[in-house]
Amino acid sequence: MNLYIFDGTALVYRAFYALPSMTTADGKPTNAVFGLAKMLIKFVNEHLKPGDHVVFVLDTKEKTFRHTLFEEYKANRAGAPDDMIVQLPFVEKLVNALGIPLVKQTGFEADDVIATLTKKYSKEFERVYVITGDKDLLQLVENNVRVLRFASMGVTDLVEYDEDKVVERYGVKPSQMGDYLSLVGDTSDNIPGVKGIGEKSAVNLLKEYGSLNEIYKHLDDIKTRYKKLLSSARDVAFLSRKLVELSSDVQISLSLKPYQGPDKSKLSELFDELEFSNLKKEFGLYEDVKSRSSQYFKINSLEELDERLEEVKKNWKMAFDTETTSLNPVDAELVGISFSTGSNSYYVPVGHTQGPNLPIEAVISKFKTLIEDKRLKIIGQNIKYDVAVMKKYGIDVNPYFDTMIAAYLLNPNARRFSLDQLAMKYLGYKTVSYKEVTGKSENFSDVPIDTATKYSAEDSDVTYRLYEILNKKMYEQDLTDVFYRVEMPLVKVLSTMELNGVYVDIPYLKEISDRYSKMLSDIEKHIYELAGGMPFNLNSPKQVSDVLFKRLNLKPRHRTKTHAFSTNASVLEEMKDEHPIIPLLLEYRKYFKLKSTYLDAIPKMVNPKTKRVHTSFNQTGTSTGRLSSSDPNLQNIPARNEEGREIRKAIRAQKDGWVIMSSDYSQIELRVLAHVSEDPALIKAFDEGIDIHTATAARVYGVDEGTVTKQMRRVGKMVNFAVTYGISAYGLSKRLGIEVADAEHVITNYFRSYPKVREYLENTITFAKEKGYVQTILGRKRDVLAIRSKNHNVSEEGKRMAINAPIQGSAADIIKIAMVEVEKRLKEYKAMMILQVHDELVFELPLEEVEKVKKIVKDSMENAVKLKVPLVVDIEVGSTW
DNA sequence: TCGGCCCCGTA
DNA sequence: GTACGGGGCCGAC
Repeated sequence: MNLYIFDGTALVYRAFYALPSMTTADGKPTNAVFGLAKMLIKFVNEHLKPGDHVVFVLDTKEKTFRHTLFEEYKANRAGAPDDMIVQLPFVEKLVNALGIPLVKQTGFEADDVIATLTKKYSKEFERVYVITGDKDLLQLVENNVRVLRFASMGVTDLVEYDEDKVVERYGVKPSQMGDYLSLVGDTSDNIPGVKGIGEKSAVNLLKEYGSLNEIYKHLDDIKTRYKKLLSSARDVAFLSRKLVELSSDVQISLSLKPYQGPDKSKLSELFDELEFSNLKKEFGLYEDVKSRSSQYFKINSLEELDERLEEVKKNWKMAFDTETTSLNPVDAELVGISFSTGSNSYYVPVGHTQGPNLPIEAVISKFKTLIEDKRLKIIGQNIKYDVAVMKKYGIDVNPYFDTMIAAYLLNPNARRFSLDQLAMKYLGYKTVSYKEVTGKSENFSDVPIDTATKYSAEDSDVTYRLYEILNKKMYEQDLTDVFYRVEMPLVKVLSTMELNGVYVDIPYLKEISDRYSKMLSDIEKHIYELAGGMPFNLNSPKQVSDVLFKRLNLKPRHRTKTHAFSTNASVLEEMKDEHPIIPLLLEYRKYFKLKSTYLDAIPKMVNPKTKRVHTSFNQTGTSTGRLSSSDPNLQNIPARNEEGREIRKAIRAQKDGWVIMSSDYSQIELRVLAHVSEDPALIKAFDEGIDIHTATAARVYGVDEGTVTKQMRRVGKMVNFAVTYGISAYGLSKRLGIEVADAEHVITNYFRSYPKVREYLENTITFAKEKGYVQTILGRKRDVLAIRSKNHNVSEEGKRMAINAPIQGSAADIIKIAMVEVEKRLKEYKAMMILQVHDELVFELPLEEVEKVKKIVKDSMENAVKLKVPLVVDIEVGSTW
């Protein structure tokens, strides 16, 4: 029967520094808890025998007698990083869930508590083990007291120290450890030690004289250089000795009983919260998916395929996955299809280089009949892709459930929703990775059919299992409305839009690009001259900074995150009149940006087959519910200045007689704000169709709308935006270039004008603090746990996110509903929806359809939802965007 | 080749 | 002050 005493504080530190930083999807740091959990679990599983006892000792925050002795004592620890401190509550939860008694004794350190426990219980137990990361507890080692320490940098491998091992490692006996440390010092605990005396010297001295006291008694006998070092550090040495002395008379109330094992449900809950799905598995908190899993079969004949598809019709649900030759659906050729019925999973090879394949036409025809049957509920992971691929083969897929999107709605802050990650997170299951399958072969068609079967059938299988879990979770969290009403219907719309693509006038872009090339090289030469004739890399912020602030001795303004002098546009703008090089740099930056990001990059993305650009609309890319666009990003095509608009003109209709129609919501976010806040003045302004920035300016300045100047309107506009971003006087002052106090004044006036807006903002923050999340008008949720942070900057940021997310997200909900509606009503038209830019939809259509389509689009967008203020859509038609 | 950083385009 | 994606640089691997 052994007693195991965990030096919790030391272990947490050890885990925190030994492991790379790790966070949950919403940013909670977890590495220390993770490391500790792994260690404790391994320990419990491998070391504990029936009858063994365990305690876990933690420091309290209070100062101890050591602090009164020595101010700097544990200064290192007092400054423990925030990222570690926030993990401490979880450490306690973990220990509790593991069923280990926790000891926290006010006014004493873990070390003293451990010393006391060791002394008190060493006779009762066969052995007492102290598990720690620190070396000061080695003092406790004796006959039946052992210390377990980490092997190297890991957190799981332990080395046992008995008396011999201590001597072997440190050259001194455990009883001399205190004296040893007071000579050598201990940086982790801020024990000063004697300067100039290292491990070797300390050992030699202690060998000779036995103890610190004896060393000082015989100071005169010491002939070496130590004499001087020791005599000048006498006070420090004895102070150190006191600091490392362990106190073993702490009053501890603890009723010891044999370890009973963990509370599995508590532990499972905690691991869910911390997103430790792999640990969950390690600790047997999951059913082993594989063991109860379906079997994976390759389908060998069309007859067999018929049979298996009949099996699907038993419950009319099917998860499926296509394997193809390309990630890009425009180029993708079908290689195989897998599907899962929920109990079994099958793979149908149709395009492998090494056969035998099934005939693709027959396979497609059979799937078409099944998939287009309205009774079938189709489940997939990132199914937008499969919808696009199947469309190319003439199959119209109406997806029912996308596991990627479900996981996204459950936690939009998580950045990645790959099947592998979801399987790990929700099933505790590690999937076969794509790389493992394809190996060296670049193309899936080169993968042998048996390997492909394992991989693909597993994907369908896992997708089905995820569906069962995620669907349930969405019901629990009331997310089914936004999922089934908005996101799932949108999948197909986006798939169609991506296949549509946009047509880009490449020669036109080339012409502008060439023009810019010349201008850039002129500007470049001029800049070098002004900089003293030395060429440098104008695209390197570091080199630009050196030229401006070192060579030209200009005054730096702002610093970047990493403390370098910033050379960004707002800094350069401020410096415009200080040197003729500055305006040239701004020019250079502007043209270079446009050229590299748009003029030269977009033509590279044109698909040779369609001669169009097919962006990806990512449905899980933002934490607020907006879409994002990539490869290329067509949601940030320039529009704000003349040069930008020039570039936008490259997007035009492909065919003669066709045009571009753009329809955008007017002030949708402010209308959402009016709706959710129910502010009478804001609602009135929108009802009467007054320019909202003018209305706000008039109220903030206390003048009539008729007398609002351009300058005043600019401020009104800025304030309106600032509110939706989570207003702060500091932010507004910076944006407007005014004093913080003046910005405060503006905000006060704003809230006086729109009192219910203030009320709404306050209520939202209260809600977010209490519930930990905020939601949109459709019930889309976003966690904002930062709002509970003790760090002021972090909690303020949390507030701003809490304010902005429902507004931005509700606007996203609205345009998504509109997109689904528009697409439905445009079915019998040639008109194509080609882009969405957050509050704008772009169409390419034949001229003769313009009037009708205009009506449909306007009507669908303005009536997507019913708000307390009207939604207004402006439409423009032209030959270009 | 990858990732962090700086910078900058959009709503 | 919100929400994104991407180009170029630069150091690490």
